[in-house]
Amino acid sequence: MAITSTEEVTDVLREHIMSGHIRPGQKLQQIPLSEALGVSRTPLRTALANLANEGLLQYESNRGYTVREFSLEDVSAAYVARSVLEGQAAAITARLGLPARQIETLESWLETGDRLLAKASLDPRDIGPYRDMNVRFHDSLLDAAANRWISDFVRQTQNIPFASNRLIIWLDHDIMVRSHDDHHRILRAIAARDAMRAEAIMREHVQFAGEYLCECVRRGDLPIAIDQSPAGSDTIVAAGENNAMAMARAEKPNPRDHLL
Amino acid sequence: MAITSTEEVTDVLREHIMSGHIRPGQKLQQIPLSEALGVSRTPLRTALANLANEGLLQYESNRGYTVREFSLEDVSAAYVARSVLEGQAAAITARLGLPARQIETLESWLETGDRLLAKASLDPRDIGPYRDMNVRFHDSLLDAAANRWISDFVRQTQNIPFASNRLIIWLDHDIMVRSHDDHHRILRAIAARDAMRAEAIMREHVQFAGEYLCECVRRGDLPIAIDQSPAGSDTIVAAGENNAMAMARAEKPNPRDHLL
DNA sequence: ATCGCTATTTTTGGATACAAAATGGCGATA
DNA sequence: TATCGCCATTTTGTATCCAAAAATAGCGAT
Repeated sequence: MAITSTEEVTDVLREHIMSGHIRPGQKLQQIPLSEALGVSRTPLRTALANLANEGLLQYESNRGYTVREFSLEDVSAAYVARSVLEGQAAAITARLGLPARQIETLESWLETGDRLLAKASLDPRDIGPYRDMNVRFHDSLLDAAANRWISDFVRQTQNIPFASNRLIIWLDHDIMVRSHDDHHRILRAIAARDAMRAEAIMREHVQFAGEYLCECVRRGDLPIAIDQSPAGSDTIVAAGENNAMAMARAEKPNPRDHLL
Repeated sequence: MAITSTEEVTDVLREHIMSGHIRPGQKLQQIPLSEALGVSRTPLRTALANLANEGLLQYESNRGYTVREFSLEDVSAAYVARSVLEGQAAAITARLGLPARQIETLESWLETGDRLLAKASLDPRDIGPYRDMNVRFHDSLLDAAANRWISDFVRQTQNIPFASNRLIIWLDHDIMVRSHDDHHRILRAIAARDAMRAEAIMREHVQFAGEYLCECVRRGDLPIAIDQSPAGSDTIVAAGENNAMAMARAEKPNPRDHLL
């Protein structure tokens, strides 16, 4: 499976941006970057163009690429968009009906979540497994809806550093339990072919997650710093990892990582 | 306003694809294309990468770019996605409230539409003005919702040859009148700050447009041919222009057009 | 006649060289 | 001292060249 340098570089850069290793607002100069990555400017430029199209970089002709800055309003707006999209996906899935086989699989995943949350308090080591379960559950429903556009758009809303679907806010036990209960109810509504109910719960489920995330960031409960620019548009700029959140990117760090 | 060749080529190619001048499924070879466009392969390749990211081209590494084929299901799915997005935009706009000033403007646009539809039958020369009115109306509501993601996603759903927002099905007078009546009701609901109503009407308005479009294509009422592939996935392949529809691309055709 | 292999050609991907635009610094001038 | 404008440098955009992968054509064996 011969992978091209362009694809390689695109993935590496995306990872660095999503993880905050490369900071929002930072200007990406082609020559130093290409040298750091060990490729020529040609594949790098293609990669930069790709990432700009994905919304992670900002491009100005003859002026180069900068890492896009996301305000809390951007994040909030992304969750609003995502909530109606996933809501519609849930509705479609309910309407189409899901084979019993698949409902059982989804139920078994949710039971995994139940077990992780059964303890009296949250165990940091459970973040990863819970996150994986969560991603699989949501992705499965998107797949079941069989609407390429909706899946695509949801993926795009997750192209925000520190706000991807890999982020689970692992702080408040009650909120996690409630959120996971939503999963059960959504699946039950889908099994019952109740499209309106599935849509309503999913919308609330996602929208609340967005509001809660923004709330936590504002209150400083998350290790994400906010730049208080004078203009009043607070932008998320950086994050250190700690127990409270699961940034958990792919397990095998790229050998080129240290170069940047 | 120095425009780069890359941007120029991107726009020209996009126009050719959207208009059907370059056919879906067609392979785009870099050397002949670059010669036809009068540029080197470098800016052409960047343009191709951009268009692939926009969803108009399909890319396979080491195998090049082909014009993406859209099935009727794709078009239908795009309208489903768009309906919830524009529905949510209408809801947000209603909730935020629109200044009286702007409501008057929107009303005046709708009155233009009223006049165009007042005749007993549809005048082909009115397609252009009606289409422009329609685009302005929908875009204004999207802008008013101030959600970059939603606006972006709606724009993406329009990246389909023959299914963009520039397409107005100018066939059935009653359907046009009804559709335009939706506009009035949406605006009234927004003025009344009735988010649920605005959302409901907008969703139905867009979704019906999609169903009607697909219906017309299936019945052969539109000059869009459908490829009956054996696998059963009908794909839209081409269109000639006629009075019944407004493809109406930008008025000034590019001087390079004839080269392709 | 068909299948499968290899040699050749074609086409795409990447590196480098060159052109054009933007940036930064310096000095002249008000 | 602040500002404007010009020139040197840097950086991006484009063209060309080279390498690698894929497609093709031709040959031979079955």
